[in-house]
Amino acid sequence: MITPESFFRALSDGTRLRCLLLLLAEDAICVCEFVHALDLSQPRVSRHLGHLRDVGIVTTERRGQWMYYRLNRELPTWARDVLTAAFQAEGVRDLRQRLASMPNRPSISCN
Amino acid sequence: MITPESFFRALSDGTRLRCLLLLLAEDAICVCEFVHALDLSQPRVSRHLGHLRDVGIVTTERRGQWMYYRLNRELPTWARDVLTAAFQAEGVRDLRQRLASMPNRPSISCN
DNA sequence: TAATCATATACGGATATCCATATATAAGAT
DNA sequence: ATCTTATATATGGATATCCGTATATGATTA
Repeated sequence: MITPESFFRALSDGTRLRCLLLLLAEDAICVCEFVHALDLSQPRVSRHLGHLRDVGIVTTERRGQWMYYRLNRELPTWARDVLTAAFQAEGVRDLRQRLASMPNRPSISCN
Repeated sequence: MITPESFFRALSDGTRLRCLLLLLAEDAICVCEFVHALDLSQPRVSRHLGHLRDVGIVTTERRGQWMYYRLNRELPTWARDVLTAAFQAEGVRDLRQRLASMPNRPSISCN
């Protein structure tokens, strides 16, 4: 179960926080997209995403060679509200822009 | 300035989180009241409250020998919203009850 | 001034966190 | 099977965090 303490601990790292703010804007994102948008090393992104999955904040879905991450649909309301509130504080627009500007961005079919 | 990252880092500790949830319900609380409500050692509470003050989340006001802590009135909206959302998750009622049940509770005149 | 109550800080040690680098796994593609 | 791309994990070291205990500061009272 996800508690306020474990949830805030997960948000206390800049890398994880930015991943989540991206996921609030985009439905599903794969690791290489995070790497491009955040301009960080692949192991670093992967490790932090794995942490978010272990805590139960995100879920994963493999699509071929790509691993897609999305916000856990069963995230409690209060947790989603916390993210939405944090979203109001940040200039995430440039983040989203860098995600959109990725060349050869893999596409996920939505179903 | 207070950023989402520094804010969430401050909330990532159980002691600090519970202090803040108490402050969301009660206007101003002094250290010995926190100690009673949380049943923790005085240095531990004081250290965490000091941290919250350093980050700018709470402000202090000395009243005689008592040091009162309150939420920073200038806390940005998004931060207050985060706390309010977290408040929805927790059974803070027992916390508040333990605060109310403190014997010889010092009183602060509100002005 | 001395004694007391409330609060803050200093110190050391245990543990946790984070990173870069290297390597392992897993799924295509040739 | 081999090669390439995508992702995950292991290792070791640097740094941060947290705690209990002891002590310092500050206000109040006797």
